[in-house]
Amino acid sequence: MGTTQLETVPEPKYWHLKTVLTEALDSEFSVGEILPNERDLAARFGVARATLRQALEQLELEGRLQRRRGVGTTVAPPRVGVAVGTEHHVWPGTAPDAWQSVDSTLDVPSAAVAGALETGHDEPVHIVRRSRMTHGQPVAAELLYIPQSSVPDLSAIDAPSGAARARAVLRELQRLGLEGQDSAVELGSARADDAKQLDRLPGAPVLVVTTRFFSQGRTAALSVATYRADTCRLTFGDSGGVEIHEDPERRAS
Amino acid sequence: MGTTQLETVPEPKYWHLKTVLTEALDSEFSVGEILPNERDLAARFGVARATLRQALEQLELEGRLQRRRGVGTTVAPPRVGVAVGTEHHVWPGTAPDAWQSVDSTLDVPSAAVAGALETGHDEPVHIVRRSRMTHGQPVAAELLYIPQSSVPDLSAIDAPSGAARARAVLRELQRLGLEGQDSAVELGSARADDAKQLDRLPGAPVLVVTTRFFSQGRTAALSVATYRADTCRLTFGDSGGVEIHEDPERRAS
DNA sequence: AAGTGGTCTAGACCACGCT
DNA sequence: GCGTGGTCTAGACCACTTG
Repeated sequence: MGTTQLETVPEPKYWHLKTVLTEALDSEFSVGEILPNERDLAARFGVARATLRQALEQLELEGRLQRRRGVGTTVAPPRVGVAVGTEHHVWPGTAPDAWQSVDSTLDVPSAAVAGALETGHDEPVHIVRRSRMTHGQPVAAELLYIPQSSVPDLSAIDAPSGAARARAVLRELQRLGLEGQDSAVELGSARADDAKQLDRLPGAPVLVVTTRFFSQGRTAALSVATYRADTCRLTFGDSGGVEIHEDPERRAS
Repeated sequence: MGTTQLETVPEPKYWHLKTVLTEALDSEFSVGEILPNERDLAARFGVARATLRQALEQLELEGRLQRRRGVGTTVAPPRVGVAVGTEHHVWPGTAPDAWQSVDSTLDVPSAAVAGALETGHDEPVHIVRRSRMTHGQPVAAELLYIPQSSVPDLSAIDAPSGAARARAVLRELQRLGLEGQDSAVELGSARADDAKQLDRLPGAPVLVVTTRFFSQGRTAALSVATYRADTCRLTFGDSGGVEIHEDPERRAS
């Protein structure tokens, strides 16, 4: 046993950097404060800028930092909890909720959406675009798909287009009896249009919440909502959700 | 106006690459197939490997690819839907579910967890580690925090340690009346221990599901479960969730 | 115009899984 | 040992915001 190999688990530099930065954020910085720029930080830690950026990227993914091109890197506030599922099901647009109708069109959806709605592949559906705000910041962009059969009484052109038309579609939808709903959450990256609506760059990580609304034994509406993953904590259930910010590597020693 | 500026929105190379690769994956590859290695791919597209990797990274984030060091890059199967919230609330470990108790200790939790449990900051709680499998693959690692007050009748050392002890704690917990529960989902990155349990590298993107279980007006248990974000779609609600894989830019042709 | 983060390059070496 | 993906470097230029 001459080679009593040191139990070296060579931690990647960016990983170690992330830990150091996290501790610094916890102790020496306050929310909204701006960090030194990336070139300075990299020099200070003696690493290449790309390596430093790898650490910053993860911290932004975890909601600890916020980076904006042309401006700088700031310490992010804790994630906001946004309710996406409640005990009692309601149609979209029912409550005076945080959603804001943006637009509405009548168009043929993608094959995937048509499948979920169980409509014909070439059958146009109402597509309502909505936007969700919290604390003055956009947190989600949604596309609501509503088959014409769900809103049969919608007068041909109740409103020509735009937000007024969107509200008209939702108003009609609410006349149906809602029998249930279910949701799914998965990780995605923002498409160009969603990114613009969320004030992020294309490809930014988002939480995609897909919700089916059931009525009369059918899927009467389908919502695909993309939430900013960096700033949002999605809450389901009875009350407001849990306020946990598990500090990594923080254990009882 | 000599400078009739082309309306150039110079799309980043990696973004365009991602689009091209997505289309190739949809049309020319099948699940499980191995892609050419990164150096070849980069050469084929005439970009640096770092740029190619940026595109692959996003595709992996979206669950389209699976990369394994020393092996290669393969086409990932569609994400599996895993139920994380049902209409009727149940204690963990009640159903013959997909969870598998791994271990159990009595330890002082982090300050954040202690706060959520409303226990004293130095008060030890039962910590049960569980693992969730689907189709033979690990999909989630969970830490369950249970204050001693929730399982007062747990005989001092019902089982010394390990999985048997974990099951004993859960058994005792189920004697309580469950009054409600709520959950929150947010994006995180895998800690070293979770990463190992999930067969991923540290820092891999995960969906962190934090669930509070209420009994007798208190939080009787707290679950922090980290799901592989690349392979999982979390479903809430009545039935199994929605099977939507919105193929970007894929329309009925 | 200056300064920021975002993209990209062309290398190098390392850790890991195979055979 | 060899091939894979993972990490890292030291530059360069671009896109964007702000004074």
